[in-house]
Amino acid sequence: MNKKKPSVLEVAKEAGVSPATVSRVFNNNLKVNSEMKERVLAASKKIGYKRNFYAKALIEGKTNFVGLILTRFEIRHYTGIVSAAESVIDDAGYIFVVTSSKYSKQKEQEKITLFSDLNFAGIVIITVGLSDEEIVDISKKSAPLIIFDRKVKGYEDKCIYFDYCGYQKSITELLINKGHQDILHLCGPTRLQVYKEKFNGYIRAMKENHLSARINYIVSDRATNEAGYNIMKKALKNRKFTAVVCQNDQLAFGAMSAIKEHGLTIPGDISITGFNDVPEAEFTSPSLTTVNFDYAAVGNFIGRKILSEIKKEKFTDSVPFFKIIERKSVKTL
Amino acid sequence: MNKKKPSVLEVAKEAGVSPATVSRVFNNNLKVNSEMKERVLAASKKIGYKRNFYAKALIEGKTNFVGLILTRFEIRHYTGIVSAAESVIDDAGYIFVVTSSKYSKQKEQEKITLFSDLNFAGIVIITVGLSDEEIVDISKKSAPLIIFDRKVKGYEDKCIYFDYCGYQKSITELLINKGHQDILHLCGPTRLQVYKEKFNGYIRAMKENHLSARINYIVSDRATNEAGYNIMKKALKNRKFTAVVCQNDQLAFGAMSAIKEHGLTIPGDISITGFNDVPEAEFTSPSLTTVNFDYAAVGNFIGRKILSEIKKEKFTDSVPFFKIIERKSVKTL
DNA sequence: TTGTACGCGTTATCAT
DNA sequence: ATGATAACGCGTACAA
Repeated sequence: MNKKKPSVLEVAKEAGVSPATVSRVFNNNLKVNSEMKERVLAASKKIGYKRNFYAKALIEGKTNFVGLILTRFEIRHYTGIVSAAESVIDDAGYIFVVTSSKYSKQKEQEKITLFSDLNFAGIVIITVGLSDEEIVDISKKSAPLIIFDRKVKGYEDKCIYFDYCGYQKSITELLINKGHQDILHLCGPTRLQVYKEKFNGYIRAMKENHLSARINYIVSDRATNEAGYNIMKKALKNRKFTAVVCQNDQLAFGAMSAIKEHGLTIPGDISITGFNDVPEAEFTSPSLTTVNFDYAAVGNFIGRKILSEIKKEKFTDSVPFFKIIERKSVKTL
Repeated sequence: MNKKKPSVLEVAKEAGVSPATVSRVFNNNLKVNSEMKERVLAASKKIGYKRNFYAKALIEGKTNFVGLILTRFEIRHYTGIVSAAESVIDDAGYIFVVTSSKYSKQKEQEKITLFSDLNFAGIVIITVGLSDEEIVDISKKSAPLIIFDRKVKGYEDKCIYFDYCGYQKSITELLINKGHQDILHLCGPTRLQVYKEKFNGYIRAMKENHLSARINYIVSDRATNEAGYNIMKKALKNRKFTAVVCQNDQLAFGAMSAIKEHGLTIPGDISITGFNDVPEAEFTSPSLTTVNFDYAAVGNFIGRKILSEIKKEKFTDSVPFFKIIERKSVKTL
């Protein structure tokens, strides 16, 4: 049994043509007689020929890999996005692969460099470690690079970002319009742009409505269920708020648990809102009023954006809008 | 400005040695004088030389890619596993990349073939579409292949699987021991081995305790929050159970929502259990009694298993154990 | 339109 | 221990 994979030479011999012709056939090169094409295809099939990806990559200096570098695989609301992006990119004939940086600046850098050295056709990254300047700098020598969920100065047109400030402001205003004045804000780590923006949105909503926001926010280092629970536990010791605006659904879930444990009802005693609309948000008790992030639309957008970048086509679509989903966790005072 | 990347030839010229020597240096080949090594390293650094991955892959016929093929990125309890596996594999110097099949048998097949054609060092797949025979067959011509979360006949030693039957039986018995006799079982799609096994566990627990299981289970096509909600909605119309055993936490979340909406309390009127212990399970009201799946340990196990497979080393570790986490969702009758 | 021959950058082989 | 050279499999300029 001969283990060695057949190459163009074997196919050429089998089909009675030159290796160049075989190559042309597989490149959809038009300059090839249809009869010969048939012969080549038949011969390839017969001996089980497959193009060698690496020989091609070596000579062409490019590949059809598209890489996504996440922060962490565990981020609940990213998973649906990744899935949708994969569909678009797969369908376009590219090989889509995902990795993560685990919030390490060094790993972000290493993986961009790695994928670039591997001549990836395109890279999408969710980066929190690299500075704006570093990103601009790296992008100059890297494969086509798209930044997700962040606006980088001097690189805006390659960034996909959302008006988190505006959305967080809107949902805060929803609470204000329903009569709430003392509104607590549960923040994620504000060194990350996403959380910082949301924080700004909350502050603006409060200020514009002449409400005191100064001491009514708590910044946690991680935006998890657990953090929400722990923070709320403390906050309840000296409660002077009727509503809580959380920067994501997980914080809200944790906070809801603490509130109930404290013997308070939602939304009877305390109203609460989330952000992202993860699948669980509809099935908590009460169901959570939150900001819906259309995963499929966003993932699709990412896919089309990186593909247009690869093909150097214009891409002027504007980012999908989010919408507030009103459920049962907010009471009118 | 010269865009072209330097090759071994440039380095060789710069260092005044032969290309072969340069190659040897970068392969940690011992047969090279330390003084020359210094010269080569210095020259490489000076002109910014980097090994070409594809030239190497072409001649060696192998790479250090390790691929993971998921079903879907959205599966909540897999994300932590992926993360842990990535750490192990990254640290071992391999390039770890993740994709998904979206439950398509064809995609499962395509991606295994793709990764094999790309000479991946190893592949891990969570497969639900391919039959046992097909897997055995494919494995013969593929890169080293590990199957996760499934026991494949004739391929057992390359499979990582758990005693889901036993665990589901145990948690059902927990309910029985607390006095429950009418226990509803919410199933995922039983065409998948994981769900089928859990189903068997429930049945065995009931039978061994001489309880009727025959009509007390409902099979859903998807094991989501929504499915749990919808199923429970219907089941409550003609309630004759005091407890519900769910095959995963999402089903339980949805069911809990429906139960509360129906005006019933948990665990007062109905006790409920989940499976997987996703992060939210601790923060529902009441917190959910469930089976804990140690994500970090399992991911680590996967990583070490595929690495041992790649290196053709023996690997006899046994799979991590799960444990039942008793929280507040079960009442003693 | 088709074939010939060379080059991509590396490692392996065989001398030295 | 080091160097010269072939070989990996493909794409393409150039010749036919």
